[in-house]
Amino acid sequence: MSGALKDATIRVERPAKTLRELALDKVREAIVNGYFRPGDRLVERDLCAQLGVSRTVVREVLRHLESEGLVANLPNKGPIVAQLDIDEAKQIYEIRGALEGMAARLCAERSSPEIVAALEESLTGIRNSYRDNDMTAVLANTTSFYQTLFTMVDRHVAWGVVNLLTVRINHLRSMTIKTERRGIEGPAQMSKIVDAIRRGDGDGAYQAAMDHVAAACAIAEAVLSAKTSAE
Amino acid sequence: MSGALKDATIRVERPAKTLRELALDKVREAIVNGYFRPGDRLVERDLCAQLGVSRTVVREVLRHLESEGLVANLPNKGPIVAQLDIDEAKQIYEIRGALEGMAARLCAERSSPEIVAALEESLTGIRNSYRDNDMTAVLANTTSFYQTLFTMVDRHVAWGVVNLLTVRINHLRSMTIKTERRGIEGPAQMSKIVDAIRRGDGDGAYQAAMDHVAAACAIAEAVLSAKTSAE
DNA sequence: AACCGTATTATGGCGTACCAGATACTGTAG
DNA sequence: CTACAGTATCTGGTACGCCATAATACGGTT
Repeated sequence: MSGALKDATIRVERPAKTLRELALDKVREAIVNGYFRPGDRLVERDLCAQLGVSRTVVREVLRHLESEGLVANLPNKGPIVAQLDIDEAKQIYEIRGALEGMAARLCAERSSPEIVAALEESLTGIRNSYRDNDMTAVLANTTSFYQTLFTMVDRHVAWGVVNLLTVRINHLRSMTIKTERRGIEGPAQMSKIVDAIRRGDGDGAYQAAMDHVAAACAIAEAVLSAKTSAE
Repeated sequence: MSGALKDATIRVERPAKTLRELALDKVREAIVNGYFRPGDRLVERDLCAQLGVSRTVVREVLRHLESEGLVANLPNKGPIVAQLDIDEAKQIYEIRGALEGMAARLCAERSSPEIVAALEESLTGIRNSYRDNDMTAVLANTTSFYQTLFTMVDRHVAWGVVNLLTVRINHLRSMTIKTERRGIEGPAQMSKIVDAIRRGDGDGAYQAAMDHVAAACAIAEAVLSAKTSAE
């Protein structure tokens, strides 16, 4: 059975993650889930101590997050967690609308049962998570819904862009999904996307996707302005 | 005249660029204009010598370029200049289409004479550069045309995304604009965008912008497949 | 001459120590 | 109570060293 087995099948899944990749994930996660708050200073040497790695690694991580837009660098003062202003958030939602609409249209034009099935699986996942009040799972399933939308039509680059932008508004997302009625309206809107895809209606899918992020954006705006006025 | 002059007016334009920002620009430019070719290895210690900076800086630069997609990192082998495959290029053009179409629509909906004037200025710049056969200027003016499109409606985030993606296909751009007839058709298509904006035709502007990048994409595809088959 | 194991080299990954310059803080003298 | 000087803090940047791994060269064995 010399060449019978493809290498890939037996290839041991090697971690191979470098220390800085681990550190990168840690810090990014710490930012998106609020351990570091917007405006917090990220002192290099403190991070070294907290992460248990050297300044070399920390600096590379900070640079990386900077180019992701999660960290801002004040000249001669150093890195802080990026502040999200409301205008920027709206722009990000707008871009997501354009790209997710595009992906939805492409899915509709292909309209394979496979795509529909995958989307519906994520959708029921979302509904169940809402029922169980598991907001982390809601976010994860929502992400996977959109990931399916993009990757099923091989739009990995666009998915990368959306992902990149999404981390910047992650805490907004976690606030919007907790909003009253979002547990019903959100899935309903996404269901419209799937319906349009099922019947091969490109324009409908596009519009439905746009509507969904527009609704999310509106909620986010309300939440954000309420929060800033309260402070 | 103590406080008569606003600080901003006399404030000396300080470079304030850190060494690594300078190095970043240098290396990025070296990649986009072909000094480093796709697939070339970027040996850290060599770059130190060529740039005259320390390894720390070089590494931070490489990380940054990696997250921009200009550099790829092979495990246990190190960074190389990212290869651009044709599918990825098409995806990038597609995204640009979606976003530039969006911006064009927004411009049309606002439709201020100011916007039209600024766009037309870039457009004549492009025509003149084509006439003078100055391809570098063509690229610069094209960039400024689209920059206007985005920044006039305050879509800085989207412009950032487009810019980020554009550097990855920069050498494709410089090939497409040199194509026969592109000197006439390109500006003609862009002129249609401006026309639609002038008459406040959102859909028309969207469509015209999409058409323009679709044309560029088609040329790029032809050029790229011709090049790969020749090798 | 073909083959196989080993030494060397090249290179990235990571850590430490150090210095210069900007900024924020603080305590003291007037 | 204010102004100023001194100090602590922190980033930006440099230099150097160590280790792990991959590739290559080399040298001996069959």
